[in-house]
Amino acid sequence: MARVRKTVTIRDVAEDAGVSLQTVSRVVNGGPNVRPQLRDKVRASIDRLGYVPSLAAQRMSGSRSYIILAINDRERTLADWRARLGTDWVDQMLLGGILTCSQHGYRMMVELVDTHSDHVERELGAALSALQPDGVILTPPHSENRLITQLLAERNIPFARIGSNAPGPGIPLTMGDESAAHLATARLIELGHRRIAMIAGPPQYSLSGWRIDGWKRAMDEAGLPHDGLLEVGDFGYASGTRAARALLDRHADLTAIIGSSDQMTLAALEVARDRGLAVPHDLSLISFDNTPIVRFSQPPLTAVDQPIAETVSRAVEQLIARGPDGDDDAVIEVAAGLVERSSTAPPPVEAPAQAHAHAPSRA
Amino acid sequence: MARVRKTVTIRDVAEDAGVSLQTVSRVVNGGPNVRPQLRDKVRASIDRLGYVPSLAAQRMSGSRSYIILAINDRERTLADWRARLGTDWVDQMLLGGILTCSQHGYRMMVELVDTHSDHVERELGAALSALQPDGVILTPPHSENRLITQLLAERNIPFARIGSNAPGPGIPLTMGDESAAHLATARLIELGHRRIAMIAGPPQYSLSGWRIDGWKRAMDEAGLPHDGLLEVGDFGYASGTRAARALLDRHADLTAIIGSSDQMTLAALEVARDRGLAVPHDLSLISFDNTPIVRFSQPPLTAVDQPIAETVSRAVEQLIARGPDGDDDAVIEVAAGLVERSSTAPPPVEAPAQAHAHAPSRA
DNA sequence: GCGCATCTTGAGAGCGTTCTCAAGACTTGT
DNA sequence: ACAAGTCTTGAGAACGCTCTCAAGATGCGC
Repeated sequence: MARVRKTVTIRDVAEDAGVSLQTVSRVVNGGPNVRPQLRDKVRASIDRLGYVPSLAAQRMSGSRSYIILAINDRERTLADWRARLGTDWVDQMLLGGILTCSQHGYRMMVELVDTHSDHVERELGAALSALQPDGVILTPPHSENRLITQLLAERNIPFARIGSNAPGPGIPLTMGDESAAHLATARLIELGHRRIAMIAGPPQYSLSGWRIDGWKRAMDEAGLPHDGLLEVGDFGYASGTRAARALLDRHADLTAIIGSSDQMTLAALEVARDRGLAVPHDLSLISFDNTPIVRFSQPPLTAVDQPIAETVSRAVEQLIARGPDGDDDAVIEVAAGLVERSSTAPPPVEAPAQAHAHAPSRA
Repeated sequence: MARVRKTVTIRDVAEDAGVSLQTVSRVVNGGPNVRPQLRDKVRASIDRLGYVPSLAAQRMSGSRSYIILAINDRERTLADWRARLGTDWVDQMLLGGILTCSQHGYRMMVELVDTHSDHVERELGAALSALQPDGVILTPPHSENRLITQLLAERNIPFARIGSNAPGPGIPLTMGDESAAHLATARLIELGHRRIAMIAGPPQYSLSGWRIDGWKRAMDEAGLPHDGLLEVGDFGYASGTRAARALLDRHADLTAIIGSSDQMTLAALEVARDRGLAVPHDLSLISFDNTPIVRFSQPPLTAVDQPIAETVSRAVEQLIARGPDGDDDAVIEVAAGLVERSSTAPPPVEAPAQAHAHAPSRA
């Protein structure tokens, strides 16, 4: 029944157009030296037959595979996914990447790799051998994993490091974490807040430090102290609960918290609710990431929007444009923006006065 | 500087183990007739050299490409993604698929295809030619797109249709929409609700009809009327707002709404809030999909959990297991579950009494 | 108008794997 | 112990494409 339709190959096109395989190949790849007349004829044959080159054959013969491989942290991704929290990094990478890849005739694949596994090399190595991608995009925390970057450098595969500005092989891209944190803090200060705490991410992530830096800088610039206003979490919900509790226990005069992830900030929101603190009336909250889950919370969270998709898109372009290795020095920075929703407002009226004139009175 | 490490090929392994290429190939693919002793020797060489077969070469030679292609609706996916609502279908497909694929040595790729485009054939055809996948997974509404299913059948590529139970080529898989809707409705009836409305999805999706069927069946079984209690949306937020308003305008005695998507139900939640209706005290809400965004709304939504990941996983297994074509008759049904959160409760005390004894009095 | 450089086209090899087919080693039955 | 099978191994072609290199066609300077 089901007639097996033979695949259209370059040979079919060559015959149809009455030229050699090589000429068709040149036309397909935009080769430089083909007479316009012949080019058009070949193009017509290609269209008529619906010829599309086989990715596998292209890879076999030429040097390119037309595949960009995106690497994500398996542990975090699967945890978020199983908990039905969404896997925003994967979303953003995949979709940001797919669109840019397809513009250049490339394809994107996603690979999940364990950070803590001793098999990183084997696991990633297998993917590289099987796929032989033309470029690899690393996300935190892999971006700064020596084993991984070395492996890629050794195999001479161009790669991008997102969320890393360290020198070394690979194209470094960052998302303006320092200035984003500074922006968020400055905005709160502008609203009148003086006691602004931060729940930071784990120190293995460079961006955790950058965000702390930005927050401190804004506080310093405004002449505000930040001692004791820092708690560290692991980006997850539970750690956010712990951190928010510790912060609110310690500082009754706190009027704002910046959380270094949506989950942690959402946890802070719940802690506030439990303690009868209205957000944003009594406590302002700013989150990092701006994943889907902060849009429908009550109130919706003001958040720093991580331009992951755009960053990945830039990474793809760099990987495709640069050959085996270009000048790997300049850090590419894509700016993050602040999306204001309803979790931020001026602090309660007595609060600023308190901080200046009186002793704190709230228990 | 960067020494280009030559890729380990099957030839290197053959030399190392002192056997022919063919023998290595047999060992790699679990071929049947190799002496255990030789097999071990070859395995040792493979491990030592870290050999992994090239996907491209495998495809070139053999009949398989070890690629499963998942097709999603571009329009909806990109709209949800740009609106930062999350792309749960892609998430679930990708991750559910990746895990199952990797267990069988396969890889999954995602392709976005326009439903309404006249170029469906060209677009999909190009992807098929380039990738030559061993199997394709179709999601609604593509699952029931004739052009697409015909194209796949013609090319003799095994494919799965998720959310379709129609006869014809391709493996049909459904997620128990009828029984899920019945379950949700029955649960509300059990809580004491008698006026239960439904906001359905667009009729192009078969599953929209199935969900209506389940709702009606439950209502019928309880002897409850359902006339005028149905509104149709397009799964999007705005359509949910419209539908919820219409429903609430029309029926002052309504105590529960089932929304056929998270976005529409979230919209209903907002409409209720605007009208001073407390959820779940005055109005109970049950959603379909259970994507991340319904977990942190206030209150969190009770939702029918669509087992997309599991369904995709089953689809992958079927595609890999069955050869070119198996018996395409039996519909595979993966059951959906109801996740109870805080948007469901018994109706207000006077409401059931009203419905029976008095005329509705609420404006 | 002739020799040289450049542009245009094609022929053939090679990429890494699996397929088909054939040859040798080993069983088994009588 | 010998024929007839089965098991094990290998040799060579093939997959669809791009690479390298060579040959023919065309343009340029004097």
